Amino acid sequence: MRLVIARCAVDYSGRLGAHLDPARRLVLVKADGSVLIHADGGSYKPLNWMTPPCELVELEPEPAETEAGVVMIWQVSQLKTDDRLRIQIFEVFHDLETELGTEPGLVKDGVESHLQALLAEQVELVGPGLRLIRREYATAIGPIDLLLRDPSGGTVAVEVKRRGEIDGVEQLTRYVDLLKRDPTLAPVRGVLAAQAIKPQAQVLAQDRGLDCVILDYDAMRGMDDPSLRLF
Amino acid sequence: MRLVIARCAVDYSGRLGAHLDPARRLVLVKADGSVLIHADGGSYKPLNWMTPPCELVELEPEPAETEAGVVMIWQVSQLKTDDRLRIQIFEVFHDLETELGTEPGLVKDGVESHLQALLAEQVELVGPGLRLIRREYATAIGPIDLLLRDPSGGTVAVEVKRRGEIDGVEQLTRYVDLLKRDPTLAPVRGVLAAQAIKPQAQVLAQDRGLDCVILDYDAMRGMDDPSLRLF
DNA sequence: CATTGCATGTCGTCG
DNA sequence: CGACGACGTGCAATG
Repeated sequence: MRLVIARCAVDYSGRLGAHLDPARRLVLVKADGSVLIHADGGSYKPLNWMTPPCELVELEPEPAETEAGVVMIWQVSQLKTDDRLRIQIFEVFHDLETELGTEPGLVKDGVESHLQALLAEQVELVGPGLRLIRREYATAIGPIDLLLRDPSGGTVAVEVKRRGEIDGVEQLTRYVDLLKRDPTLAPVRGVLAAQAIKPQAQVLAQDRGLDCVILDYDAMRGMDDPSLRLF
Repeated sequence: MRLVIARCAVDYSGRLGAHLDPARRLVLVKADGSVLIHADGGSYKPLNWMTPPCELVELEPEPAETEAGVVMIWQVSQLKTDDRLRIQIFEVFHDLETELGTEPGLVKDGVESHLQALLAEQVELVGPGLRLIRREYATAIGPIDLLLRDPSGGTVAVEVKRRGEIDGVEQLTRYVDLLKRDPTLAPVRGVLAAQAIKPQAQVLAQDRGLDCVILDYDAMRGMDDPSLRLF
């Protein structure tokens, strides 16, 4: 990893064009040749960047650029697309190269897949008497999170989301419309299960004849592991 | 901006939990107190981070942590949510602080709004004889990019996207369904216009009775500015 | 302030 | 390798 603090100007061309006027910034070059241009603000997204796989070459400035004070040109090219980043460097204030070694990687907990796994073990939260047919039930238009058997003989398709929004209702609608055509499954009900569901999504779901279920992640986790129960 | 290369471990807690085992990484602290943890890989997204507004405080390591080799704790807290980042620092290899000054900002060109503006001037690309009624035609469920008058008396609703995907078809479907209820506009056709349209989106659009138009941004820009024409 | 729709989104997973 | 959905999505424009 190479960290350069420099006064620089940047031009990006690819899916769009973007330009940065000269200013003092951090130019971060990773071991794989990818580049990030960061300013002292914004959030974690750089002003400009190039994702790997890419190649960094140092070019000679054009005479007009030298005239304007450019001492170095870094050109970063994507190897798969024709995206290109051209960095004009006017002055280097710091230049630090260092080895980082292997990254053990990020360990996450609490995402949707966990929520889905918990609900698969606690399908009674969706409704009484339901039994799990399959998780990730495959269809032509994508997998349905949970497919349940209703005691009265019908089927329940469950879409699990951390947050229920309009997209989730659309997704569930497509699934239910498809399943309804299968006589071995009909009648089919659709249920949107989420930790929170936005009012618009609730209204749209109701309009489409879909049910909503609010999930309590902590309670579900507590049920899952009796050693963590408080009572 | 402060750049620290250190062997560190990180724990994030907020919407989810995430953990990084000890390894050598870049810890970037911006002037506003926001923090980015970068490894030598991935793309521009840090392994962990905290977005502003946030506050960084240095804590004393617990005795057990000191025992394990921790020399310093940085705790970064979000001021609005209860998100928290706890960085255990085992060894500092570099520590560089520098002033960057004001950022003139990124200038972009070529996004969807530009595509929409160009198409508004070249509605014949959607179909022969069409005339523009309005850009950003307001409806109760959101603005329609372009509303066109068909010479035969009907209306054409155009959804402009850089890339046409399933979401765009859903959006256009909602708009067309709504417009069809307006007797002054009926009959209504829907058109998805994009630089590229994914096969699934094409299929879904066809199934919904919507048309697709592929846009050539460079050609449209060329038409827009005669000085740039090659012939 | 909440909502909506875009993004050079990025990132995993699965066919 | 392409397609699809999730993301600590972030972010700006808008009502």
